[in-house]
Amino acid sequence: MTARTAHTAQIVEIRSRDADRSREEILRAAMTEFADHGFGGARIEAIAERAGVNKKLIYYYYAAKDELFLAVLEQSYADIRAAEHELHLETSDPIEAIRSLVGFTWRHYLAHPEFLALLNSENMHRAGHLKRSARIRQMNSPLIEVLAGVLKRGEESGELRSGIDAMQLYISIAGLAYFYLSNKHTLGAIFGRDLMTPAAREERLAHMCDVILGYVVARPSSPTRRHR
Amino acid sequence: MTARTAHTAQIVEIRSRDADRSREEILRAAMTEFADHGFGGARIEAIAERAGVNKKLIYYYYAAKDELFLAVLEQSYADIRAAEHELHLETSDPIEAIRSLVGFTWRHYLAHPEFLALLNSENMHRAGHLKRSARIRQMNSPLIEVLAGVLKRGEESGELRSGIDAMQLYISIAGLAYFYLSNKHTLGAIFGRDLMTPAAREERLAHMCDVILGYVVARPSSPTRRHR
DNA sequence: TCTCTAATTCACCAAACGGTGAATTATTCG
DNA sequence: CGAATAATTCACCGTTTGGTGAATTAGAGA
Repeated sequence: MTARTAHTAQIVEIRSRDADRSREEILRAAMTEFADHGFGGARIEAIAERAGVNKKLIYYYYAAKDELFLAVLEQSYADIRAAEHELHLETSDPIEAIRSLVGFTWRHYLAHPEFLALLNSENMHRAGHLKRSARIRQMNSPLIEVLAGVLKRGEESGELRSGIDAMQLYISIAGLAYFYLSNKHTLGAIFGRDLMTPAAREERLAHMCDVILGYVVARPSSPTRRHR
Repeated sequence: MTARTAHTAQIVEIRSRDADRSREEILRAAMTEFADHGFGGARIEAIAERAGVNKKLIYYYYAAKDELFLAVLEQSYADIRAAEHELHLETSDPIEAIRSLVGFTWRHYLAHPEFLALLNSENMHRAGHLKRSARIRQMNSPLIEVLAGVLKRGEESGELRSGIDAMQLYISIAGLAYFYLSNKHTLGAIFGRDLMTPAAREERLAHMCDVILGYVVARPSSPTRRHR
């Protein structure tokens, strides 16, 4: 009964010992579980099962639920920062740079719904985990500075509106994608349609580009300055 | 000890019986608790304490935790729909109408953070409660139709860009406000500043107006049609 | 004043949950 | 091979949680 002798064809495949792999699988399982149920709703037992690992092993690698959540959050931030790093906004012309930032944001959120869910959960807890993480705080997106550079170049060439705040713009781009994706279930129910069909997704991305470009691209009538 | 005789100056003020008041206070307490901790994190016991009511009384009025949450959600939607109804977008000119919609959305979300939190929680559960609520679904914002009317008028007068989808625009306006407010803790920690100071709030609202108006207001160069 | 009933409280439960001490086994290294 | 250690499992616990059956009490109507 203790499955010590595997003479019965059981699924309890003798787990080969591999600390790195275990850590990784725990982290991946935790990411899914936390994303699906939030911090409070996530069950350590469920994470263990998902990872194919004994519950106690989680406490062997991570001191407590909070620390595990923090590890997941750090991983998610590291992922998006790494992806952002692949964007080379400096090289292309300002308008194209911003368009590609919008596209990138959309695709990244689309491909990583866990990230959105984790952020929701973390904000419900007033960013308690994030604030304790020096690692995440110092990851502080260099993207903002690059974006500020793009805006400056565009402003000087007259292509872009002047006086745009990089942080505000970054938040707006993220918000346009985030809200649609994070709230797709309630929005879908209220508007009575599936917002995630390929057609609907394309439409949303096109709309987002229109909105952002409509904002950043300079008006022909006032090439360099805006009246307040 | 059972506090039947109130000869000790205890706080257990003899609760006068009032069904309506009890229902209401339970609902209000539940709204706060659900908003603070999400559906899973909310504690029935905590709701009872907040409402100054015995736990069992909650089950006397609401069959289960799910039903209580649904009641809270319905109330929140009813509130925002009622507030939307006060907006009279038909009367003012199209550009002013949209500007006031942006301002309204911002202020409503600012004044009702519970609404944002409830939506987050509901979306984590794939809108399971909302889908079961005929009441909410049929509240389906007439605002969208009014907004579509505004867009049409503006398009005909040449003031607004043509081809704007009302639903997309509505989602975008909501998203610009929602993301900023719902994620203020993580964003604040990452950017290392308080996003909720009066100055920061004003700046955000101004930015949102710029973004939305930059999008909807027609370009002088192409008054009626946009090349794709 | 006396019922009768709606409103409210009390005491309690079974299940679930995060967490732990101690035992056990696979692997590495001499 | 044999010990030492790192990786993993086992059995268990105290607390919390949503939920309930039965008793109690305040107030309305006769």
